[in-house]
Amino acid sequence: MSHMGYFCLMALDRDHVLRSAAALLTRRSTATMDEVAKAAGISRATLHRHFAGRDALVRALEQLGIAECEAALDRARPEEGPAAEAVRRLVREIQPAAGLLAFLYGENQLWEGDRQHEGWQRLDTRIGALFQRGQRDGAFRIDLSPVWLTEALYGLIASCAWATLDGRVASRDFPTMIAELLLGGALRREEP
Amino acid sequence: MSHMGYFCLMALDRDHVLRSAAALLTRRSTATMDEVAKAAGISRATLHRHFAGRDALVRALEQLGIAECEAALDRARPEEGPAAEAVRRLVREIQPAAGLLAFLYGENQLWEGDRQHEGWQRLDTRIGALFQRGQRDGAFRIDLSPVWLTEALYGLIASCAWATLDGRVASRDFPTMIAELLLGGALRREEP
DNA sequence: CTTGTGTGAGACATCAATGTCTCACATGGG
DNA sequence: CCCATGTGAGACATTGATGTCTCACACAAG
Repeated sequence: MSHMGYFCLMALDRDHVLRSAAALLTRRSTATMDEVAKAAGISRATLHRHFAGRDALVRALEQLGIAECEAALDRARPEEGPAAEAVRRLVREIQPAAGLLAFLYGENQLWEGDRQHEGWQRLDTRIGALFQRGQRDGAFRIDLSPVWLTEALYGLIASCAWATLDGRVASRDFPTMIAELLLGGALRREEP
Repeated sequence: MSHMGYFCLMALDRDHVLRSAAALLTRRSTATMDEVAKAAGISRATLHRHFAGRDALVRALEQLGIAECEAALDRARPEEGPAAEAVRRLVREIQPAAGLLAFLYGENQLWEGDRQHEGWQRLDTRIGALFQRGQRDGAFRIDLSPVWLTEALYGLIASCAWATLDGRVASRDFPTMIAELLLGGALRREEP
């Protein structure tokens, strides 16, 4: 195998392993490195050649989660059109990453350290800016802070991802359930 | 020490240990039995005399969380008055248990087993019934299922509990942030 | 004072997950 | 064919948490 081919295959494998691990850890966040390897169809030795250890694997998953969120945010074009529509687009684009997000959300290990990945702050800022824009435009109420709305969005994504895994919520309803609750709430609107 | 006095003190200690453990595990869900014991001001040996092991401790915390939730639900009188007001009362009454709830919510170990504590289903049923009543009364919209609203309530409670621990949300805003978002959503209401 | 009882401290074995290593094997390129 | 490289399987030591045990001590009741 040529030198160039080596790196290409490693990169492909790495991504495949990462996504398999994400899928497994979403369901069982305490899965063993053995199980992760088995789920990816490789041996534990090879898994270790990709990721130095469990911590490195989780960090890589964190990186992947951040990247997918930022990509979803890019695709959602949060600066364009009505803020409410932008939120709906964001929820729709972020759905494929919801499972991974839910896993990372529950991995307290990532947050308890005094030093957390800067990517999360970048995301918080961008999502917070979207809610802030909605408030400036008069579309969103101002008694719920953008920080809390951002936090609530994460929480609802994680909740819905878990509920979907357990079959309590249909996968196709994911975007509607989250966006409609977050935007409109449970109260019925008065007919105009 | 008399026979009767023995049991009384044990019961008191047990409750104190349980609440210390809840407070610690809310912040660091991976805390050691050593740390739990230290946080309660007792030795690891004594901790083991109260709870046979970590699993037993977590189960006891689960029991406590369920009990506190049911007590909060009782105090909230979910059958009385407008459903929206009942939800506000429920959120207010459940706030003291929010940290414990957030810990249990993230303890996937409790959910992955095929056999989970029946208390959760009791709670789901009661809270779901509250949302269902709101729908029947025409106060709540019907395109968000009671199951999802219940799930979302849990998620928002956990999110807000963690955000409060990190100082991103003020503790005094807890009931408002959750209830207002869950009921009214982020969209600004049209002035009547 | 004597006794019973709960506790703290620590030693100890156990156990599971992890990290590291070796070696044989398959495969693809030369 | 021959070689290099990545892989799988497994052995092995290590580590950290856990469960168990013993023993001395404090303390309250008699």
